[in-house]
Amino acid sequence: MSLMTASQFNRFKLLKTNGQARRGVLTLKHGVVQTPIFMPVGTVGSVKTLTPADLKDLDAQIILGNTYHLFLRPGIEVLSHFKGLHNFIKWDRPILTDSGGFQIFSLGKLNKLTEDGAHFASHLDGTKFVLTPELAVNIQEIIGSDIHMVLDECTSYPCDLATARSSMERSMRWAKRCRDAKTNPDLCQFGIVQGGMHPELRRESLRQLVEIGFEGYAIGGLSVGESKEHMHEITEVCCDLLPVDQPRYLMGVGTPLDIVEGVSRGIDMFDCVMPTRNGRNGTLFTSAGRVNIKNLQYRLDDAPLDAACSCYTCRTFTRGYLRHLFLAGEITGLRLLSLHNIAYYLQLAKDIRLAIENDVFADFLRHHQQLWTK
RNA sequence: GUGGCUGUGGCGAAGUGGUUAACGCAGCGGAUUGUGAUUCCGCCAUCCGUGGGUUCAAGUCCCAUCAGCCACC
Repeated sequence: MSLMTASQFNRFKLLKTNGQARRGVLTLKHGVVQTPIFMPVGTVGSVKTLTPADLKDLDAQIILGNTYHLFLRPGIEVLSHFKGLHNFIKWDRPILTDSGGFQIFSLGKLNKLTEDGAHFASHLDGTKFVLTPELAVNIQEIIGSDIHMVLDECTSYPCDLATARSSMERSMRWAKRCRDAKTNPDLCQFGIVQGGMHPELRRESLRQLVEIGFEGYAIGGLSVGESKEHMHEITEVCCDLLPVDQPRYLMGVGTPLDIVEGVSRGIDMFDCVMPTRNGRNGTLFTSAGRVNIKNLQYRLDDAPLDAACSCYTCRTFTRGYLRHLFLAGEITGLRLLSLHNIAYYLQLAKDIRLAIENDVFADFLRHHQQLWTK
């Protein structure tokens, strides 16, 4: 392993373990993050429908932004003018940005990959541009995210061994280029493990990343259509070899159960659009399981969405009213539901940390396995 | 009372002789995993005001009847 730079020390402190589950603290430029943690997604500089004040009320510690989207709009000039994303959106806690790697996957029809980088046609106006690993790092340093991700290729599923290998190998060459392009020692950079559903490729990818050396490591390319068993298996393969003293981030995952399962295998960080997107589409996560607020059964329901939740939505409104707002297409409905779902996910992370601290994580896991599979 | 127009699912509305009666809204159910998401996918008229008739075949043509609307007495 290469020598660590000074900035790599003491970023992450592992406080305690309970089984494979880890309780830690991650110290970043804009603050401290208690792990395990869930990071709400704010792709274009806003966690949809919520303000920074809302997020602080919910005790959000770190949120996500996306390089691809922010590069297209508002663009580098605006982000530079406002001296970075924190100041622009008035969020003074940590931010993590994704590199645009996922958009290579999700906007597959609009791009072409070469060794140089990803050639995109903007989904907004068709403008063509090339996102190279160096540009991805450059943009993210202008954004000023506390943690930025290397540019990678998120391989689709299923993916045969040869394709997964060449894709992974290119992602590793890009990871090295990203590391070389990094200039700001105050900002963390995470490498991303790829290799599809092939354990040997995952191990190889991981060895190469650790050789390069990053402030943290992410597992990419999961939750792309594979079975839960596959996802868990690959997570375990990666966690087996990831440095114990550095943070581990499972990208894009997932459902509440996915998160608890991930923690049980040694993951520290998660992000997912699920609470916000599903909130806007009427599916809520509660301590009693999923609730589809559109359902007729809630029409005359006097109860709060989740009696065990202390968020503003649950403290104040009935299911009947929330259903009405949703069906009426009221903006306030989308907001109240998003607010609750984020509250649920953040409380879940808090409960996970507590369970680890109290050495009862196995029971906690069992409870959630029953809750979400009933 | 006379003349005209209209009668298709909760609503709006295609269809003017020939497959299982478009479509939109509303309703109901499901999906959603590094956000191209006020998105996506299902289901929802044994039946075309009613009764007869013509025809191999009628929501579509004919007759009668009922209802609504408009105009005129």
